[in-house]
Amino acid sequence: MADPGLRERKKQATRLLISNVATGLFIQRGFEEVTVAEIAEAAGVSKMTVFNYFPRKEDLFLDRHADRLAELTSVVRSRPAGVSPCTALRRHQHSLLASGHPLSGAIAGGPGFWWVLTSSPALMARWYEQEREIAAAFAEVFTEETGDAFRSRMVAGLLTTAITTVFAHAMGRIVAGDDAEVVRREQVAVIDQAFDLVERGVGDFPGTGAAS
Amino acid sequence: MADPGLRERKKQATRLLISNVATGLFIQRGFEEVTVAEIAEAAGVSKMTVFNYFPRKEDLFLDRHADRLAELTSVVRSRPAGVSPCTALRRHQHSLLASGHPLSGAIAGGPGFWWVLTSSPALMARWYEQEREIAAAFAEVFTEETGDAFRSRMVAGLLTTAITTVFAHAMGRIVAGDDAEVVRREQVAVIDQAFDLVERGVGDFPGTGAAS
DNA sequence: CGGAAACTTTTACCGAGTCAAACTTTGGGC
DNA sequence: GCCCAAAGTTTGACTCGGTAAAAGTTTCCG
Repeated sequence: MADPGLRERKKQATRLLISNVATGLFIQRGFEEVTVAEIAEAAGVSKMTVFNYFPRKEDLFLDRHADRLAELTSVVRSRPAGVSPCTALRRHQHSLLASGHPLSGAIAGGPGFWWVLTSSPALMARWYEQEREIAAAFAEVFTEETGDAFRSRMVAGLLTTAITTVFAHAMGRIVAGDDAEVVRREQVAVIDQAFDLVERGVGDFPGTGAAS
Repeated sequence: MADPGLRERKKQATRLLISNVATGLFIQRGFEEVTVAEIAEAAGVSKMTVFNYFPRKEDLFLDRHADRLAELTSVVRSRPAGVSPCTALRRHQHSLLASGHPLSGAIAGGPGFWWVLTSSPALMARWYEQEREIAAAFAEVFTEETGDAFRSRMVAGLLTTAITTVFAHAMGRIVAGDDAEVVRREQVAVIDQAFDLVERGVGDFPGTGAAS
């Protein structure tokens, strides 16, 4: 890590180049409308090399997953004593929002990303798969701590639902044209609402009357 | 519907034949190891016809989704007055279990199904997508009832998590070799535990102490 | 009975992804 | 500095899922 070496530096540069070229093309024209061969050519590299760095086409677009997973896992695993995972994650969401992090969902640069993502079934599928990986990581931590595998998986699933629903809500508003600053401000309450539901339960929402 | 007609009968027969042939091959050899061309040949039909009935290869295996979605939607939408969706779904899970329904997860015939499903990323992706469709359907019902889109999506997501986690837990035990009858008996408490978590919240599970 | 409509097949094609073999570049030991 | 081995890249051929269009077949209905 001190001296990466020429070889390693070249690799990272190539990887970054391919990723950037691909993301640019996807945002211009949509995920399905760009072929891997085209990306390879635009990056001045062979198709095989693209698959060398990114095993699936979808990974060209969703390449920040590993970081996100590591960060969320660390938030839960290394939470301060006296803080529940639910609280730790709630605070984490608030701080993502406050710092204007893309994964808060409430940033202006999001529309392109969201549009590309939602208009491709393949990308959506991969996106959901990544959510499952997050839930699985949480469940693993909880199981280590408690030994109760089922309850751990349940709580992990519920917490993951909060995280992803909060994100999707903000993104949805941004894409709908709402002002990013307004969304950001109102998102504070949204986060709390989501984690309150997980922490204290849904009760009898939305009431016990049948629809008709 | 009274008189299906020869044409319609043939169509249904063909559809069923293809589905059965495909499922058989999948369980014998695994999802990825069977090609669509092979299924078509084994069913005495052309590849195009297979895709005519099942738009994606995954639908050959996961072809009960539409029924499941309709059933769950109806459980929520047409719940009796005085019963919350959470309670309605909890009861539904109990009744699936009591009647030995495959979707309770606690049946002996499951291992083949579960093995095929879990050993294919493509199938898993489609499976998760179907869960999302269920959550979306719930959210739509709740939004109609309350007008609160965000809270509806949250609650829908949490309820869906309960359903799927309960199912996965039972299936996991069956595959691990546990006796189906034992699993079925113990699954009653599992269902209640899951829906209790959704209804009353996770609190500070798994405690507020950090791991290390 | 005859034709329109529905269903199936054929043929040709595209794009993702894999494989193996040839080729180029880098790095370490001498 | 030089050379070889290892790592990385390219090439080309291939498989498989999926689509499109056109040309059969079969069923339906007047």
